[in-house]
Amino acid sequence: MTSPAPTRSRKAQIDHTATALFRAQGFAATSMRELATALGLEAGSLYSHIKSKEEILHRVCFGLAQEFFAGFEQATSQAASIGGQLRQAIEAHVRVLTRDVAASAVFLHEWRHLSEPARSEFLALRERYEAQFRALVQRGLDAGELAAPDAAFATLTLLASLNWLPTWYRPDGKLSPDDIAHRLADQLINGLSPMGE
Amino acid sequence: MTSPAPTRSRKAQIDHTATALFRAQGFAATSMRELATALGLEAGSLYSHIKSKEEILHRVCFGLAQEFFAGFEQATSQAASIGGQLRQAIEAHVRVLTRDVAASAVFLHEWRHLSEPARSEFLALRERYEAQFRALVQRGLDAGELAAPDAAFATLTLLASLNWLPTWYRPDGKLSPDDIAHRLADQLINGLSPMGE
DNA sequence: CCTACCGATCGGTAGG
DNA sequence: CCTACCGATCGGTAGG
Repeated sequence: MTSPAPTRSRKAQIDHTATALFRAQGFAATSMRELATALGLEAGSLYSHIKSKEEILHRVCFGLAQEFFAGFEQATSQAASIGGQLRQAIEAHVRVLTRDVAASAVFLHEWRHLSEPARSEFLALRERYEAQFRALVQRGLDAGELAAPDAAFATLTLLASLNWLPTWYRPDGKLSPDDIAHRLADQLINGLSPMGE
Repeated sequence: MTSPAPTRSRKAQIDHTATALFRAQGFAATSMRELATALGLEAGSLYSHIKSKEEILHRVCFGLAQEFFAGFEQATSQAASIGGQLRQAIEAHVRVLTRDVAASAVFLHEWRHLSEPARSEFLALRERYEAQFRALVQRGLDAGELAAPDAAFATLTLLASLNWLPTWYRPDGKLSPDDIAHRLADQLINGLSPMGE
């Protein structure tokens, strides 16, 4: 009567603890011994649950990529104005970011420690995601619902504001993820100018 | 007849090459042997010019901090409307970022590999810089020249958009640093809404 | 999941 | 600026 469940949960535990360490210290500066100690076991024991250090990073990065795609998909599938869809997409992005800030930070900053071909695959995914956002902004410009000299530039700036969130967001702060999502969408769409709306 | 000049230039060369490597691979994942090879010498030889690996990181991080402060100082010392000062400060920030993108990326992402007390000192400097920006935004809100529910939140978002720049900026792109600075300032202040101006 | 260990590589130093 | 080397630590494995 072997039970596979504890193994799976141990693996999830490893991923979770590793993600926190990768975020705080970076992938390269986090040792497997450190990770093992944080989990209360010896370094060698990790390898009955995982194949390598990079495997953890791979799972975190590609798992989050999937979440971002799912969020965007859902946000833009509902019939709405382009502006409304953009707003939904921004809020979906923020929800994924705030659901697990540590994983998000790793997704955003540690992916370059993936070795090939995973690294290129990851970059292709990220580019595809940005392209979806860009296309949405472009449709907004074409429809006259948005104004900007350049969809690519506008999209980059927009995603930049969102992606800085894991740097300062604290789950116990006074703003809920939805508050943050709404404010970000407001500020990005209306700007800081009092004429903005 | 010893000449001290080559030594100083060698040190600058080391800093420059190290900065590029730190940016591309991260501080922890960059070895001194790699750095030495990139400079055409042996690992041990580096230590006649520098004291440690961290010393390089320290110089880059604190050097850039100084540039940001100088830029802000200059931008806000000229008499102008609050909105004008904010615009100048944004443009100054972008100019520092684009002057050396590699150093900027290291400043933004690798500072956490500083050991104490340098790490805390660095964070204090960064906080002080953000506080200056925040105060400027707050004055804009008070004067009715800007509109936002919260100066802190608005400032964070604003700096986020700017600080993502080293991720995508290429010096050989079609937009000059000043073009980028102007567009960023426009988009951040006026938003993406067609009513924005 | 542990003990014991592997080869490789790390930042840095001594002595020239 | 090089050669030769230090002690420490790395990711990972074998065998139980």
